[in-house]
Formats: sequence, structure tokens, C-alpha cells
Amino acid sequence: MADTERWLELLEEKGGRITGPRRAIVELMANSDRALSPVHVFDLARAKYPKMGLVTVYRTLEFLSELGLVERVHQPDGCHMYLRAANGHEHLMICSGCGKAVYFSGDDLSAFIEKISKESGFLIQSHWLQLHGLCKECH
Amino acid sequence: MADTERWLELLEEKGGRITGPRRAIVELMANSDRALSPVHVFDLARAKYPKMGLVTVYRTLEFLSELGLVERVHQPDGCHMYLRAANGHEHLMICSGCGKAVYFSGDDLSAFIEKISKESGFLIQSHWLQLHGLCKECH
DNA sequence: ATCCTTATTGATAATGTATTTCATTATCAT
DNA sequence: ATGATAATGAAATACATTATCAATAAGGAT
Ligand SMILES: [Mn+2]
Ligand SMILES: [Mn+2]
Ligand SMILES: [Zn+2]
Ligand SMILES: [Zn+2]
Repeated sequence: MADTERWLELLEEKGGRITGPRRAIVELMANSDRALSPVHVFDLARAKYPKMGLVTVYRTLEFLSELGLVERVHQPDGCHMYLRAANGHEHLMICSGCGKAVYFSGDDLSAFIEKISKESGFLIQSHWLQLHGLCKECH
Repeated sequence: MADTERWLELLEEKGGRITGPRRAIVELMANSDRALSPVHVFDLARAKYPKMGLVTVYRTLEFLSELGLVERVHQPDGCHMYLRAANGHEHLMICSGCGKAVYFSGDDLSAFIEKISKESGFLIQSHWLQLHGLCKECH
């Protein structure tokens, strides 16, 4: 709702044009609470914009990803899914029942990473952390 | 070396037959310190067993994965790579320079997960943690 | 050692996903 | 309203994975 407009504004600021297909995809992605595969986005978006092409879905997801609005999410059963991006340092918790994805923050691995880093000689630049389980509704 | 035989024994115990192609793949996977894609395994294994088929690589990796001997590794630039499995609760640290993968243990997220769990109503069943950086040799 | 059952293999075909190409269409600054 | 050009979608292409199937080979039984 509110995010949709903000996304479209940013898209425009960055030199993109606002079009029907893009509007449909942005509406979807900005308001989805689960990670979606390109094909899934395609299917959902065609409800709003029937002549949507799958190629446009790929291109738009790529564009939104460059703008930092969506990001790729890896899951055990699908590694090319997209979800609205995190705000700052957040990680994902995903429900294996319904697919609901929720960002959380507050993890503090810095001390631990420091320790591992010292012991191993590795220079750690980033980390992935993801929690898998069942949401309130699914258990 | 030692692991190779152990893997083959387990494979046999579970009703599998020991064959040339499997021996070549097991030797590779049991001794590799980096995650390998099926095609990469294929190329390397053909050195030992020239008439190896790519399909056999897929099938053998799947089998070894069912036996808990290898596991799939996700990386920013490739999500279908395989590596010898962890021993118990371990996570991976991967060098973005050379691909070297090292397991570490000692992370303790239980208190944090407990907190997130309470706040969100999620029942957390497992977690992914992965560190990305540069190994001693690569920086 | 030989035989026999059947697991395993690899060539091939089929599938599904992602990318490239290109003529047509739509956006938006003027 | 017009025109430059960004964006689109159909079609073609590339690529990774899976399914099919006849030939082969492993290993238990004899
Ligand atoms: Mn992945
Ligand atoms: Mn852990
Ligand atoms: Zn759920
Ligand atoms: Zn390295």
C-alpha cells in the first residue's frame, strides 16, 4: 500500500519508467509476507495484468533487486525466491508450513565471529543466518 | 583416505553396491575441502574414471546425501554444490576467494532463538548460519 | 569358477528454468 | 501532440536437472 508508492518513486528516481507490469509486480512484492519464485510472481501478477510476460518478471525482479528493494532468499526447497529486502541488519525466520517470512534483528555474533576469525585466520566479511520452523498459525 | 573406506562401507551396509564410478566420486568428496558442483565433480571424477556419466554424478551425490555423508551447500554464486557433511552441530565458513570451506562449531544461539521464539510465536526447529570471507591464503 | 538376479550405468530424450534477441508498444519530457 | 527511447512480450536459445531404457556389472548362490 504505502510501500508500493515509495518503491515506484524510487524506481522513477533511478531513471525507470512506471508501467503497468511493473506496478503489478511492485504491488505484489511490496506487500507479500513470503518469498516468491519468479514463476509464482508471474502467476499472481497476471491476475492484475493479464498479458504480463515471464521475461518481464525476471527483469523487474532484477531491477528491484538492484534498487535494494527486494532480495533473493535461499530455502531448502527453492533458492531463487524473492522477498522485500531487510531494513538494515536483519535476518529471516521462515515458516516451513506456510512459507511466511519474518525479519528479526538483534543477533549479535560479533564476539563469536571475532573468536572464529582469530582461530582460523579467516577474514569474515558477512554472514547468513536463517531460522526455520513453524509460525503461530502452523503449529 | 580413511574416510573413503568408511563411506564405502556405509554405502554397502545400506544396500548399495560398490562400483568404479562410485568409488571415484566418494574418493573426491571425502577428501575435498571445498564445495563442488555436480559438473565440477564430473570433471574431476573423469580423471579417475574416464567413462563416468554426468547422470551418475547426480545419482551418487543424491545417494551420499541420503546417507548423510555429503550435504548441499548454498552460496551466493551457486546453490547446488556439495560438501562432506558436518559432524554434529557445525556450520560453514567459506572463502570467497578460493572456495575453501571449513566447518566450525561453538555457536550458541539458543538464548537468542528462545527470545525471538517467544516474541514471535514461531517454533524454531533449525537454523542456518554461514560465514563468508577470505581465508588466510586469500588475503 | 560360473551362473543368475537385479542394482547400476550411461546414452539419449524430455523437462523446466533462465537468458538473449528483436520488432512492437508505451512512457514521458518537450 | 510529437519523438526519443525505455520497456515489453513472443520466440528462439542456452543451460541444468530429471526420466527412460537397453546394456552392463556387482556380488550372492551354487
Ligand atoms: Mn540457495
Ligand atoms: Mn548453530
Ligand atoms: Zn506458517
Ligand atoms: Zn581462500
